[in-house]
Amino acid sequence: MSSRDQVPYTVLMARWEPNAAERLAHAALDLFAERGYENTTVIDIAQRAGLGKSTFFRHFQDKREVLFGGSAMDGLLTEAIAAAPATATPLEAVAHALDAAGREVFTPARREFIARRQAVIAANPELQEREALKNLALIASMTDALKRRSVPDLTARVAAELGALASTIAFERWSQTTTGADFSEIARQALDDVQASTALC
Amino acid sequence: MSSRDQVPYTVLMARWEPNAAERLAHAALDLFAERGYENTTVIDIAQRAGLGKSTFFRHFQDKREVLFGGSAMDGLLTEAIAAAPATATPLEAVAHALDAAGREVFTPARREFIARRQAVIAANPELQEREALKNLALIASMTDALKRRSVPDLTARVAAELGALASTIAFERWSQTTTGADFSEIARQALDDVQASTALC
DNA sequence: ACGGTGATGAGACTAAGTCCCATCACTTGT
DNA sequence: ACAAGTGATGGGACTTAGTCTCATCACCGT
Repeated sequence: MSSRDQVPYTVLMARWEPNAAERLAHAALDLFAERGYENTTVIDIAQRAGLGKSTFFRHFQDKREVLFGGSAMDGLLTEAIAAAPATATPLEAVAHALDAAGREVFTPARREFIARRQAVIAANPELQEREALKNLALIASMTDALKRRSVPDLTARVAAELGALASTIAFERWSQTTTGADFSEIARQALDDVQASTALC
Repeated sequence: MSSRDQVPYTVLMARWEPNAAERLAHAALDLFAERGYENTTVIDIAQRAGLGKSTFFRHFQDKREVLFGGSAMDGLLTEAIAAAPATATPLEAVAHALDAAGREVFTPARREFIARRQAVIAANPELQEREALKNLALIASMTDALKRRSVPDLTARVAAELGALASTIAFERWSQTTTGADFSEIARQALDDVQASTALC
């Protein structure tokens, strides 16, 4: 047994292990669910992940971001819209994007985790603000992606907005199902529902 | 001249004057425009208004809220939707609400002030988050107001969302005009444009 | 064994936001 | 006129978010 085995931090078995960001995100979600977002300190999160406060802020811009860092939804949606067949209408391209989201992000395996995350967000206005802004950014990205398909500005904006609404509705339905229902199918249905509703306005 | 004329704070001519909240809001907008939101301290704002930090937080929940406190848009929109003729379609009721906003809030006299405020918001993500959440709340309120008119849930939601989009677009157009164009008219046009675009999706 | 690189920790620092308590101006009742 | 009450305010102590700098540690190649 060399003397290195007794170096303090190595014994803790946390520093220097990989996936610091992921560990921090999990610790944060656990703590937020246990005691609430406001009763959880950044230092609490870092300690549970076996890290220090400095490291937390090296991985995340701020305390809210720890719940939003992972997804990379943006590129996924814009690429799916770009990859939609040239003959597709704007809303069909958006449907293509929601399909991709169902395949890559809103998978059955992640459903419970994502629902837990959403419950935490729903309980805290600060987190809802961050989510609202992220959603605006997604809509802007989808709008741009549609414009690159030569969709007129206003039409692109409306299609992106309706897509976002359909996505929100689909998410609500999906996160409540106990059956392992497929997000993509639910989203397609939601988009159809939304489109039908526009006619009744 | 009595000794009271020499009491320190009274000489400053700011404490105890009315409209503390309004004074704070104006001081804040001025400072944000001058040096930027992040380079302005709550203490700076309070000092320019001739008040203390405690008083600032007595009037506003937090630093962001000082830019969003006044409007009371919520009641205005919901009441206008409720007051729309019973024969009006959902989108017509929403148009009624945008009309009210043009009459009571987005008046020609306030155009410059509001545009200045919007420029400050556009320059800062923190403020955009707050604005995004306020917008979500407005959409929720309009949705509820429409439901109270016996509009089906989903239709209400879509109509509110389209109304919010039209409002955003109208606001963009209105705040750029140099002519004293009427917000209500611009909003009606924007709503027509949006509605026409839904058909092209 | 040596030095370089990248991730980390510790601590000082600023500002947001909360809380408590004393102070002040104004009002009311006597 | 005066005393007590009321409501708005100021000040300062306190906690936490977030920034920044510097030293330390593990790992990798030489």
